[in-house]
Amino acid sequence: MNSVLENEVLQLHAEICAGLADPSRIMILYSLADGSHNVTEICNALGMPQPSVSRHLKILRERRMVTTERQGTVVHYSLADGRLIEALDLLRAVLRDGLAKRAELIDVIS
Amino acid sequence: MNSVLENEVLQLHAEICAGLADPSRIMILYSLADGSHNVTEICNALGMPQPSVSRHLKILRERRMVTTERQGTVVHYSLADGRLIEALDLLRAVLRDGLAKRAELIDVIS
DNA sequence: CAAATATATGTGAATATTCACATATTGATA
DNA sequence: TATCAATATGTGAATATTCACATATATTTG
Repeated sequence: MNSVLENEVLQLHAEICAGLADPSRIMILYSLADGSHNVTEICNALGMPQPSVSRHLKILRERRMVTTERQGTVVHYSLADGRLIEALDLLRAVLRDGLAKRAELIDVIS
Repeated sequence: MNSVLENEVLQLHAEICAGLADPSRIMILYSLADGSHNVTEICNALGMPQPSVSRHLKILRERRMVTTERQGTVVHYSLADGRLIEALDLLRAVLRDGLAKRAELIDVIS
């Protein structure tokens, strides 16, 4: 049913999705939604230890979900593609509506 | 910077994303994009062993990304929300464009 | 070159995920 | 009830992920 090539794309696709599969990384991506920030800024914004942020950034970098630009000792990170946030917002909407629907059900029952 | 509530939503959000973080589950979701299918149909379509499919379906069910309807011994699975496919397609587009951009760079270099 | 700042990585422990195999459960039917 | 087809789950091995801590690297400046 599926060609080898399609499977490869799906594999990469899953790799992107795996990049999204951690709350810290989602926070980092959203923190870059309004423009580029360096590592220290991200740490401060999210209250996360620097090595932890660097490691998550590495994962996002490897998946080409963020890009970097060095200026002296500072490394500025940016979103590689705004559609990453679009996709996350879609999933947020799915989640929100799902929760709302469940809340309604609870209302009806009780 | 973030309220406890917002963090909870992000946590759940990450849980949805974790539901997407496996090639088999992405394949299953796409196989449901054109309407509901039962477990055996999914197994045949994807060439995956039944226990494996059932387990992935359980993960998708727990995250409310699919819904079920039982008819006799057969359980029909459906996408809980079409926007899951929209989000996946967005990520596919990001991936495709990223690969294309890299291919261009290679062309320029060589 | 030495010191300071910003960022990245080595490493091991803890935890989570996936898979295969066997088996259990569910519902229809004889 | 016995049986069958469809689906779900128990279990352990293999693998992957995350985190904290220490440390390394890179760049600027004195």
